[in-house]
Amino acid sequence: MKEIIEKILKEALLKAKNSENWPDFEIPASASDGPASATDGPEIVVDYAKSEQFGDYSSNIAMTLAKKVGKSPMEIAGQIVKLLDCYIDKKNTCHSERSEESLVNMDSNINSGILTSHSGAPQDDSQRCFEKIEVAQPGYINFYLSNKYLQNVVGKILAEKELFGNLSKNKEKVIVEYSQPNTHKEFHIGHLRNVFIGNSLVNILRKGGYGVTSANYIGDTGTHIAKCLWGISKFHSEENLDQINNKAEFLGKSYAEAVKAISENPDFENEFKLLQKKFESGDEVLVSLWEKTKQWSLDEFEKIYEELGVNFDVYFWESVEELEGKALLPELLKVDCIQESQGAIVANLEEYGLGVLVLVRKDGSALYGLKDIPLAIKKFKEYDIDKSIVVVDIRQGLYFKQIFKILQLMGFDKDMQHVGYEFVSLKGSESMSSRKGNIIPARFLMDEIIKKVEDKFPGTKAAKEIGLGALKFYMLKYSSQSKIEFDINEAVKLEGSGPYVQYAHARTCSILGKAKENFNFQLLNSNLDLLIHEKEFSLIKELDKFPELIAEVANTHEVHKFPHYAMKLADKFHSFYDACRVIDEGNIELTKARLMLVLSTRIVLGETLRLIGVSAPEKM
RNA sequence: GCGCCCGUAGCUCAACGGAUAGAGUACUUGGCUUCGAACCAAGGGGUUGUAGGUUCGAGUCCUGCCGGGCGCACCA
Repeated sequence: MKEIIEKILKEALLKAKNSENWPDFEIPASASDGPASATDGPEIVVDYAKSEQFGDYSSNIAMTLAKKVGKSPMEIAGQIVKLLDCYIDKKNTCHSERSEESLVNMDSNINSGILTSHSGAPQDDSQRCFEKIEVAQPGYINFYLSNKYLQNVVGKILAEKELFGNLSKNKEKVIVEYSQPNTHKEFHIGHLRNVFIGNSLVNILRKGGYGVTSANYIGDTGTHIAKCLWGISKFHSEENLDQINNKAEFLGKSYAEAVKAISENPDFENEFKLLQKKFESGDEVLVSLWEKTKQWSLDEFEKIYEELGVNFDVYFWESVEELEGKALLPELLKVDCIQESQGAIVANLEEYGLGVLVLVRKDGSALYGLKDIPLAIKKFKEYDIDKSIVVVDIRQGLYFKQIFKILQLMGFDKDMQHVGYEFVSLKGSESMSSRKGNIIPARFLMDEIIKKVEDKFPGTKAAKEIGLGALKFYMLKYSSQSKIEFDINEAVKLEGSGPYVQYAHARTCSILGKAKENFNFQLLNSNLDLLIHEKEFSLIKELDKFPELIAEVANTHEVHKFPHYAMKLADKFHSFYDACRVIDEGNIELTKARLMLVLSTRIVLGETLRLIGVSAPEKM
């Protein structure tokens, strides 16, 4: 709708320029014309009205043009509005004809939401979708959607079902890399934020028409592994490793133990270095310990992913990229900025204000950057993508700028983006770090929150869905530049967040189930014109915003807008529910129309939750 | 030292340069004989850290200051 309004405003401006003897000026581009062009001129911007008294959409175009046109904003707005008359739905015209368009067939299986549109999407009169278009001080143009348009939204959702909000395909192909856990370290709540954001982004981009490959990049090599192995052989050599209960936790503890010991005692440091050499030269005992423990980590990751409902199309391995990076080294050294310095190989990016990045240590071992370069190239070559997105903590912002710059200097100038987000810290404590061992393991938190749900609502069968839903919601509602000071009591709270939305969804299911029991809705039509209650319109308006939200977030990657939207939508539904009795045996026609609205709410609510990975149980 | 981010209701957070700065939570009050009260309705609560600037218009952009966080050569 925003796009439509932008378009008709643009048309109106063109007309006005010609007919109202405005001075010559450049017609501004509309925001939907794509990313802001080089011309810095004013854009045609349409936004949701701030409050219902200002209609549904509004534009400030008249105010931005006031100077250029040399007239007052109010005057300009008035002239524009005059030209928009053809978009106003004149009531009492062809009413009976149009009401048929909103008739929808309801399938016998109401719960599966199988509905088909009777007469196809109404197109002819659809441009008359405003009840009125008004000018308001100091120069706003306010658009009020017509009842007919809004009622048709319900029909549209029922016709498209879960596909409602899908954007057209044929867009870019993109790889989204996220999670990137290190083996031999514990998967903690900081990692969860990454998984939630990455998974949501994948879902949303897919819904937005992109061809998305989800990728994970496992840190299965590096100093941290040797440290963990040293820790095990130093402090736990007597234990029977196979009998350890929580193997992932054991590895994490051994790692933190080792880091601490090595930093405090130079003898240990030497011991560790000896072990590291032994390990790297292929010592059988150590290598087999490594393989065994690596598998422990991977098993744990898989369990967590499964529980969280995320999966990856492809896995990349740091150990593999390391080899490829080393093979690439001669090529890299041809690039101007890459040179030897103090015995190490570095990329000197000072002239771009990006400092220096060490690629290879002076002992010849590879650092992260040397691995990320071949990985980036591989993604484009082997997966035929147009864009590469990596979801990583914002602290690596400079690092990724450096990597992207190096690639560009190599002549590899592609669309690569780092989606950053602030880190998670513990309330009243320093930032979480596996090295320091001051972490909350993801596993612990997930179990804890599920327990909490079971305590609070004994007998619920959806404790897991509700608990994990609350957790995902809690982490996703923060914008990416907001730090999360993790407070387990806050995360575990069930009020006013994930469960609130899930509850709204469960209510829709409950009503639809009841309706199915008590009525026979087979092959019944319903007349959506009957939806005229203020709360109904309010709910429909919210439903109508869903496709625009998809488009927006697919562009901006601001995933946190989904939890906020979900809250708002659930709020509108609860409010409608309270004010409007749905099942009324004395008024079958209205009941049917409202059931349509409930069903369309269920569809959109379900889709919204699905996109952020929150399950939508039918009963709670 | 250089660079990036943040400072909004008691608390946790929203808000393309737009209208009276909004939600949740907490607090106060009212609402279950009716489709699920894990809910709804109403109320109080703000000099958007601070001082200037830009303009029709600033929480948002620019500058200074105060406060907090992060990153800057061998971690990832």
